[in-house]
Amino acid sequence: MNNKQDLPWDNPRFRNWVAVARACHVLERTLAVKLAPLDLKPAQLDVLMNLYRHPDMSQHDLARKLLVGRSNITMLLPQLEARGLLRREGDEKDKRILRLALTEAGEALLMQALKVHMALIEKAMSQSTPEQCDMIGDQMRKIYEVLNEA
Amino acid sequence: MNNKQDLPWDNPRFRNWVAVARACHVLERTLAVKLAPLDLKPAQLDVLMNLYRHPDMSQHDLARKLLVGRSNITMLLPQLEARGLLRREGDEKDKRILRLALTEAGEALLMQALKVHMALIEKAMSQSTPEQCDMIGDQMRKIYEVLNEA
DNA sequence: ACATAATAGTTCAAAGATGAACAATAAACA
DNA sequence: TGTTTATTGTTCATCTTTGAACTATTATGT
Repeated sequence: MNNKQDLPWDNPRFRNWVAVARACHVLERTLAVKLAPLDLKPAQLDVLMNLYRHPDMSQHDLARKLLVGRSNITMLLPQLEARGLLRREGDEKDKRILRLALTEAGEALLMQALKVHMALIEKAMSQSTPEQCDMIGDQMRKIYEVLNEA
Repeated sequence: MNNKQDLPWDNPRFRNWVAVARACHVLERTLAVKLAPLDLKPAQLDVLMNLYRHPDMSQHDLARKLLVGRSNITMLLPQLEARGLLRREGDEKDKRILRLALTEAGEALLMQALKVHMALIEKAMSQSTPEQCDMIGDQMRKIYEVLNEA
């Protein structure tokens, strides 16, 4: 039924993807530890990053960017709003929509957190040449597209 | 304080790592959907895979392999044991240790799940050449080592 | 040998994530 | 216009994950 040959571990794609998943996992875990002094979790940092790059997003759009459900966003935002890191304002044209934006405090905390995040990524990827690094990014963007349309 | 230049998004390593994280996230999500017919979750598949490759592991070692806490393993295993997918037997020399092994049913289910997992990874990485794929794997293994020793 | 450390696994409470069902609003269309 | 369908965000029950405290067992050091 299953020869040794077609066991996944003998397949380069499988073995290499496992390495990708493990690297991701350990980096996320490490990030969580390093962000703890800022009282921020990786998921919260993702929110701040996306709001910084795409101000006035709706919660729905934010959920799609983060690949999580809308209810997750609903649970996540009040904590950040209560800390004064972001604002939620109703859209005037469409009363269903809440538009999100960072406050100054939110931006300030984001900048601190980005230093931590950046340092970690530098450390992790310092062994790749710029060409290797870009190639990895290109392949990963393709994977994202292949899986997201299907 | 923070010029545009040293914003992370202008840094190739940062942008490319974000792509890695997103690809991982979407693949894991897709895997969860495709495994649903087998009544198996990605975390459970990880357990079966590791027990297949490393029979007679302790729970502690399994937790380290999976990068999760020991209590997580304690919560995870009884479900699989009750389904007859694995056995837990006390080590004779060290009475603290429980050694884990797949049953035949566990192996059979694992083989089915691996087909699903394999197909998904093939689909995701089919756009990379073998050389690119190996290079990605090599870099990711380096990242894992760098982050795990520090 | 004996006291102290460390280790394996469990328990439990708290936090996070998920999806289905729901209310309010907007869009489509007859 | 009026009715149906879609969309946005929330609520809630459920499942998962986590870390600290605990028990039992083994290792270490004097």
